[in-house]
Parts: sequence; structure tokens; C-alpha cells
Amino acid sequence: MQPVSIDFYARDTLIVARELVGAELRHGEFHCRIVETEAYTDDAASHYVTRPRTGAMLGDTHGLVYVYRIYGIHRCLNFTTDATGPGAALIRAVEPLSHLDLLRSRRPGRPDRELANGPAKLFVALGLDEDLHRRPVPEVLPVCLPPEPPVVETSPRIGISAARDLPWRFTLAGSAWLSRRR
DNA sequence: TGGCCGATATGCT
DNA sequence: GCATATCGGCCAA
Repeated sequence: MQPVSIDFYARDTLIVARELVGAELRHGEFHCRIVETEAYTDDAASHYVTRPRTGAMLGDTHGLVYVYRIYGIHRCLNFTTDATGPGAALIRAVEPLSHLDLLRSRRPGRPDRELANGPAKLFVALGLDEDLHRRPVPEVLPVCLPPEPPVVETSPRIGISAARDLPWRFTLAGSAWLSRRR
């Protein structure tokens, strides 16, 4: 199957975040399925608002990797979206599809279900690096859409204090690989 | 320059 | 369920 081009990310953030759920993501030889995403635009919880300097790239780019640090040590993976305004899709959880042994070695002592069921967890499990920041997504993390659109559920975003009412979290229905509930 | 806060993960009760 | 490590980003002063 052909990976999506950068134009995929040029569209509305909510559409992109939803369509990423169920898609296959590749990092080098490693394959996984995206099972959980969140959308951020110009809402009160978006880094476009809360981190106006580092989050500025949400406003003027699409299809680029946006890596941010949180709580000192953790790093999380986003793709910038929307050619016409600020937006990003946060990748919150993935289902491993290959190299399970490698993931176990990167997060020793964890049950398989907890290898990549959180934004900072998957960053470690996939062996991602901060160097990916600002790189074109199709170049470093090619994404392939599933043959049939999956059933996607909607819920409020996790771990934020502002704009908690917006149902901008998208999850793959029935997946056993999702992150914590709130 | 100081202080506050956070799109988290983990371990303990 | 709750505490807390840990430090970059931001802004007030």
C-alpha cells in the first residue's frame, strides 16, 4: 500500500486526527498501528496558545513532526496539520505489529499492552529521537491508511486542564492497546 | 532571574 | 486513588 503524501496533513485537523486512527505507521523496520490520537488547533489547551514560541510551527506548517518535552524527561510525538490554520495531531497510543522483542527490550518489565499505550511510552518504545523534530512526516514516519475505514470512537482529551469539554480524542473501537482513561 | 506549570509515567497505599 | 520526579518554556519583575 502507498504511504500518504504531505497533502494528507494539509486538511482540517479533526479529519486528519480521526483518519490517522487505524493507520499503519513505520519507523525504519518497525511497524505499528495507530490506535489513539488527539487533535489540537487554536483551543486553550493547544501548544499554539500555551507555548506561543515553540508551538508557533502548528500555525505555519503541516506534515511536519512536532516533538515536545513535558515534565522534564518525557517526549511526545505530534504531526502538524492544516495548511490554513494552526493544528497538530498527537499520537497517543500504538499497537505493535512487528519486533515485539525489541519493544520489550526498550521498556523492560512491562506487559505487552503497556509497551506503547501512552504518548511518552510509544516515543521510547519506537526508539524515536528528538532529531525528528521539524522533519517531514512522510520522510521519517510513513503512514498507510487501512483498506476500509475503521470504527473510531470520540471522547474528551486526556491530561489537560483547559478546554476539557472538547471531544477531540479519537480511539480505535475495541482496541486493547489504548492509553489510560481519565 | 525566579518561580510556576505542564498534551506524563511510575510506584506506593 | 494519590504523590512525585524532573526540567523546558514562559512570563512577570
